[in-house]
Amino acid sequence: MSWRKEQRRAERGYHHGNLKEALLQAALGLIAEKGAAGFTFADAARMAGVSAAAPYRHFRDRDELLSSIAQRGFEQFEARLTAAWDDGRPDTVTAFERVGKAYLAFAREEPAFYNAMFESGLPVDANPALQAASERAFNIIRAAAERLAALAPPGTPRPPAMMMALHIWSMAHGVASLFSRGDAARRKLPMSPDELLEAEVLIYLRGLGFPTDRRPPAKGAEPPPVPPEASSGSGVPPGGTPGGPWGKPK
Amino acid sequence: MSWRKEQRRAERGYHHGNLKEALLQAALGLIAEKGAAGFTFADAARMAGVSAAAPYRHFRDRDELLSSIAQRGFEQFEARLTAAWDDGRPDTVTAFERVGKAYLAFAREEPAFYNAMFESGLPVDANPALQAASERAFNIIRAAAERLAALAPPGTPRPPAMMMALHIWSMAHGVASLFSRGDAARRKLPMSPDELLEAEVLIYLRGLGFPTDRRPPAKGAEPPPVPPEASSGSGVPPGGTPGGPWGKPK
DNA sequence: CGGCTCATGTAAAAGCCGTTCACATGAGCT
DNA sequence: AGCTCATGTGAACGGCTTTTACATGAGCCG
Repeated sequence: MSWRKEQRRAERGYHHGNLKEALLQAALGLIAEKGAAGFTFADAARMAGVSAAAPYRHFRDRDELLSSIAQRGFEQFEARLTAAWDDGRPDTVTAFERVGKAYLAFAREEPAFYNAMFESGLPVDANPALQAASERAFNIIRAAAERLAALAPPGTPRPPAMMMALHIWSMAHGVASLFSRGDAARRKLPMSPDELLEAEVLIYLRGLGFPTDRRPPAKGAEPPPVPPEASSGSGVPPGGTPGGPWGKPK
Repeated sequence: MSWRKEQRRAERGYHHGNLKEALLQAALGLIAEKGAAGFTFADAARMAGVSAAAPYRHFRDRDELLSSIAQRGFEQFEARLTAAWDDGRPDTVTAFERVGKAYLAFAREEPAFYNAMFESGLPVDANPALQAASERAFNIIRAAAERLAALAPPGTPRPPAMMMALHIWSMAHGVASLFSRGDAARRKLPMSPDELLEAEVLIYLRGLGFPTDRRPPAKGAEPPPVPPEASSGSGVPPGGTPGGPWGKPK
């Protein structure tokens, strides 16, 4: 018995030295493997080479460990969205789409974080710190939407930025949840989740009256000139782009 | 001891008579209360008044009970979507939106089913029956999208119906997951989830070139109340903005 | 250096769950 | 009546979470 345990002890002594971080890392791995539901406090302890009771010196209970991971996830999420947004460079629409892709990329590349953040059933609003972190991440989308809303072509009503942000968020989250992760990702789709979301956002923006057929914009000036076209009030914005946002001949 | 137990026995005899159904109902209640993660096989058994081992006569394990519930959920879901679609009456766009609302209504009114179906972490594609049920439900959306796609105004490219269906699904699922259930529903929104989704779908459809301003044009002609104000930053000028799909006078 | 203290880790135990197994019961058929 | 098989019981195993009393040793103070 405890041949391993003795060895571990020999390696690191009675005190671990960095147990909290070790537990977070272990948990992250376990969640990635088996989902937040399957993740076990005891397993994390074992993986860190300590007894099952040790984690309680660093986390009130299993849920607090999960919350810590979710929070860390929101922080990284925010960082990635911020980087993707890049303050709207080179132009607002391009940057906006990059944010959408970053959303999906995060869901795909950090399944453990995403799981803890959105699929673990944590009471988000029970933990103020967690809620704040979540809000900071959302604020990136919100800020981007605000910039986009300000670009509304003259003549078209300017959409409420908050609503736009919520719409975009729901699209990204919907695509990520349904098609971009784990089992559900196996559904046979006519296109990749990235393409699906990109088309969805483009169509949506077009519905708001934004010109979405931007091609390599000449460096420099921000707003692509809006064609001074008179759109018939209730009518359809004259869709440029023959083939639509989807007809990608690859 | 087991004063209760003896009583139960007296009431129903050694054999329960309808345990399977009783377990399903009990589980449904428990999931609604505490989520699929918190739901316990033992609890369901207790609630049905039988020993902890009894459920194993009817379900291979806890997961199979969960799957049964998810499957039943997909069936009811399909039924509700079918009813909402009503074969496209009175007109395709109206019926289409009704489907969206039915999606949200289901998520709201049947949290236990929705939880089991979409948030329980069940390996959907591991269970063929479950997957089939899920597909049948999705096919309602797909069929509706097909009808809608066929209506594409002449001159505009006809969008792939499958893509539209996936888009709509992701919107509905995104809104339901993020804003229409449990804790997350507490986020202070500028509008209800229903309105949010309706606006989202309408804008999307407009982006595809569909005329979306069908609406009894009678009644109070004008006042476009600035949609529930939320943006603090680049505020919307309180002036004009004749309402788009969002400025609902209602 | 010697000793104190307190954060950190351990072992043991209680209580809950899921799951299995041998056994009990009784409903329905012959 | 007797048989049989589906259905329910109780006990038991192992695992998980969480608490409690105790052990260890790192850092500080004189």
